Amino acid sequence: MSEISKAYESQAVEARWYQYWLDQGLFTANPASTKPPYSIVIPPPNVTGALHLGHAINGTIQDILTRYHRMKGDNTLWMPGIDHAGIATQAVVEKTIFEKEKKSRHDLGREELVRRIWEWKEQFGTRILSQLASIGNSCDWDRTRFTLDDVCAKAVREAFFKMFKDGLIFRGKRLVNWDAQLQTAVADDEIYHETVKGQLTSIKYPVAEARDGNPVPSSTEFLIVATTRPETMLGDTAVAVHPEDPRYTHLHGKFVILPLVGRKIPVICDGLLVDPKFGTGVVKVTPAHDPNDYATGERHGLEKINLLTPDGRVNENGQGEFNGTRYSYVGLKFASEARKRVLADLEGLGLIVEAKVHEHEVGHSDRSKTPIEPYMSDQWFVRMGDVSSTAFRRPSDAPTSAPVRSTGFSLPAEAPAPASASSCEAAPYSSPGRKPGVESPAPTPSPEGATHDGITLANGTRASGLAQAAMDAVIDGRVKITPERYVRGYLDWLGQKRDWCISRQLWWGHRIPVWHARYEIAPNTAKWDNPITDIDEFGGMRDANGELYAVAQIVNADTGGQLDLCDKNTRIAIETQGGTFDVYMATKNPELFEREFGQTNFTQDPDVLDTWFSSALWPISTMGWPANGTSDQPDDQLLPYFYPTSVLSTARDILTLWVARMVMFGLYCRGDVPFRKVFVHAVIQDGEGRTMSKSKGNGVDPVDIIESHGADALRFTLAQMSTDTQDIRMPVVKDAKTGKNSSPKFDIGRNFANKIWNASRFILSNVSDEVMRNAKCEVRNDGSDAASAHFAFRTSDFALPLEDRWILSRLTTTTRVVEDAINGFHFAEVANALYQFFWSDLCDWYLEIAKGRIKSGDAAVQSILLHCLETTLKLLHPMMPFISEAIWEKLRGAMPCGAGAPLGMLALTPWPKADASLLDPAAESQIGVVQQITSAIREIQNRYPAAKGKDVVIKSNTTELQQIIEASRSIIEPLAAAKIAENSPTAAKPADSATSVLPEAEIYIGGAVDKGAEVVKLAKRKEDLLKFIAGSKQKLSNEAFVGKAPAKVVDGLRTQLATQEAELAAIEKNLAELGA
RNA sequence: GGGCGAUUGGCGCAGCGGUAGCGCAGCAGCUUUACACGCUGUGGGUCGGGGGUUCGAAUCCCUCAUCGCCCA
Repeated sequence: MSEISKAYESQAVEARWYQYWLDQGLFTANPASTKPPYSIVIPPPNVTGALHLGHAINGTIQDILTRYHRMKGDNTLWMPGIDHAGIATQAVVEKTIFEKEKKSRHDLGREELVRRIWEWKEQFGTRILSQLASIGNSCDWDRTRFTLDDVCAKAVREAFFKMFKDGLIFRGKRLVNWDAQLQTAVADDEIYHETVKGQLTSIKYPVAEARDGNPVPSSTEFLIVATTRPETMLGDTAVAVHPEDPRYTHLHGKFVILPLVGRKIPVICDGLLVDPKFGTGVVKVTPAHDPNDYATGERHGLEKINLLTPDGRVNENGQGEFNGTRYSYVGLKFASEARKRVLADLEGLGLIVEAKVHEHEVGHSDRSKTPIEPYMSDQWFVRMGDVSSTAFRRPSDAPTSAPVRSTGFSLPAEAPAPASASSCEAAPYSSPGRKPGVESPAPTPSPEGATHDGITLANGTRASGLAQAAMDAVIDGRVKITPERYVRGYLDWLGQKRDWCISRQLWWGHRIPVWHARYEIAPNTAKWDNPITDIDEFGGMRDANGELYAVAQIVNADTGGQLDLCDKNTRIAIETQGGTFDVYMATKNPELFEREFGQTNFTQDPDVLDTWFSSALWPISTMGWPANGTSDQPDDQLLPYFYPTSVLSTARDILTLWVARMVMFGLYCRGDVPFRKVFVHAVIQDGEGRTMSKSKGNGVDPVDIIESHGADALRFTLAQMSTDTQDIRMPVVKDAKTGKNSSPKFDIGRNFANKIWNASRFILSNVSDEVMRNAKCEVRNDGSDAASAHFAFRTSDFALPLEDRWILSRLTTTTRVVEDAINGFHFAEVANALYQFFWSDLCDWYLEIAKGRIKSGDAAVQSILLHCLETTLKLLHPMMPFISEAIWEKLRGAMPCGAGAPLGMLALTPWPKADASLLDPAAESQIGVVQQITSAIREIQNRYPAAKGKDVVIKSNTTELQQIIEASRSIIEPLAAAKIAENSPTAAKPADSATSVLPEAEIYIGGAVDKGAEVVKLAKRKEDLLKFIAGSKQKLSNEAFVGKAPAKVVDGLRTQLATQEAELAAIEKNLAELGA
């Protein structure tokens, strides 16, 4: 075995073995298998940039699980892929283009920008995938998916259509987070908060007085409001006071006149918005520009006046007349120019009471780094909340089913005007506060008389709504989240059932599959140029196979607030009564739709879907949904075989945004949860507890670590850091040579790999051909060629000496611990158990003990070594696949294996079973004595160089101990490099002895002592013992303790006290002999 | 503002009711032919502060502080 290099060289090993695994098709899943399935879908990394340690730790975890289960005999699928990450990627590419070419996206145009982003995707996607591979991940690369792939796009359209048809997608005017720079709505998670030093301005709003029948500003009475955003006052539609605030009771039901604008706005009472103890107790209410105010507006039916243009300027609503003067802010930049002018004008009117410096949190867009504006705009939403029976009628999917009696279409003209002051809001149908009179009549009762409350999941079961369905799956344990503490956040978030804004004003992503047209219909129009003209009884259009492929929702543009699925009766009603209508057609077959209606005035919605929409479908779309396992195509077999997946491993920050949505979509689209378990791994921070980020420059690139330390070192270190806490810290240092960030933590993994390499080298070079030949081979019965080595050792072959029984016992325990820890997601425990066993037990003790027998060619010890190595390599493989496979190759090369069945690669070899018959507590305790005595002798030798090589005298206090030491004399003597001259309870202390006092023995080495040092050492131990003894005595004299503590504890303490007292006596005797 | 988590030797972590463990770093000594990415030995903490429960608390409860994350 001399050809094995002295140090482990990771790079050559990694390149070679990864290619080998690929060539052997190791990672390829087989959905036709009869073996148990085990599947994981990767959380697809963003195509935005390079991989970071978060990907590395998550990859390590998923690969440990996948490789472990592969060895357990499961048929594993680890589905890889990448995410198009809509806004993130578009922003990065736009920025790059602007820096290089000084061109905006509008200069390039939609088509060209998208082309450029695809170029970016090709470049970075390839890089990310190769980085994932370099970690050693055993993904099924042939199935690699990208969230914009055709299969994913098909799933997106299908899911969108299904939800649209079921009334779970609607259009609404809502407050969204608006990025005025990128001119798009952004999600909550794309916002970061920054403390900004601003100004809190107190403004006087005059109370309205009626004079000559007209409201005019009072010159004496004012309400004072404080705001950090004075410019938003232009959109105020109320001021609020606390209902129980005595200062303002007299103003209940009164009005104030809004300065600059002149609008008469009500004084409302709201106990939720107003804290009477804060400031003046009066709050301005701007429903269109603040989320809290929006909610207040909803409660009170206030008008919502939007002041913003999409590019962040004041629109035509930002003007008015006050005290006979006209004020206009139209066209000014909202938060800067308009604010200045508003303040100046108010100052001019003497309406500013005070202005003081005020620090507050301002949301910023993570993509453009500019402040977010709450903005009222038309967006598409997914309805998360419970669905009531009055929502609207659902068209039937089954063309042959009995017709549902139509309930007709409520024309706005028939409906009384909304009671509230709300004007411009298109309320989503069936919102809890839906105005009376505009609802569809109650639906037709089902045959059983039940209502149509709720939604139907794909397996036919009912749920009250999407969010509730996803909550139930966790509550009843169909999805188990580990660590359990994360369940609460998941449920709390879903419990809010906030509608999900899914439209993004971007160009990169899945285009929303909705076509829109506006129609002005004169009453009694017979025929109009519109698809819904063709709508059938059931509210949709069908293709040649009779399958529903397009459905309409209609908004009455004259009144707003009207939205309904369209069917034949709706159409007839529209044609009869006339009006202005916005028709929205959703289709799952855009080609057919274009063919049928391309000549009409329909245009596709320009927006794209939120990235999370396609991410939510990831577990099913990658497995071919909506294909259903009905064709003979391999990819179509994935869903029935591998779904639900076994585990999803992820970081906690996307538990809600992504995990919850996958559960919803999995249930709704496929009828089952997407995964049985969710493991939330810890997040790596730097040494100061800060999250790693590019901007902070504190990140560590996993690829750098792989190059410098090896992939196995990276994996081992990350696994060892994966404790149950939510954050783990990794001190970051700059590598002196490369200038790149690294961490000393990775040395642990690198050193361990080197240790494994060298110990294996030693073992392999010392096992004889004969022992190798005795190794058995097992061929797996699944037909694969993965024959497995099996150690030659058989208990009956040899009478095993103590150390052999001991190491086998330790190995058995380790096997158990590793298996349990993997199943419980305790990866740090896996790493530590293997580290402890391999380095300490096997290398430091067993190999050293066994060296004599090894050199003498003892067959038993060679068998044991072989067995330990073979088993350990298997246990190590999921965590450190490269080095274990590389050593395995040497091992199997050396083992001819009888009949010549070829030995397979380690990655497919059966996982070892813990053999309980090998557990040997007696051997463990005896080796414990050996270790204690050996260390004590070495300690003396280290303290007194003169003691080296000199004989040892052991005074053992019990005959039992004496016998154990005597039995293991041949072990201790070589380990300590000293001869035990005497071992007995009556051994006399040699002259000038250096002494080590153990609880049950004294060890002497004569003629070596430094009296001064000896006294110091013994005195220190004496001091400790006195403390312990005093403590023990006190406890034992405490009646409450003796009476209440378990007998086991009390007896234990008594025994301990006796031992301590004996040791103390021995120490005092020795001190006396030293003249101290 | 609400929720979650962390606070144990210089650093990174384990322990989670019966008198503190591991790894790294430090120190001392080793060219002992598997490994200096090594071997042997060793010093170092009373477990963030305060209060409580208990015979007994790092471990349970309350509270304060600091740090971090998530949600508003």
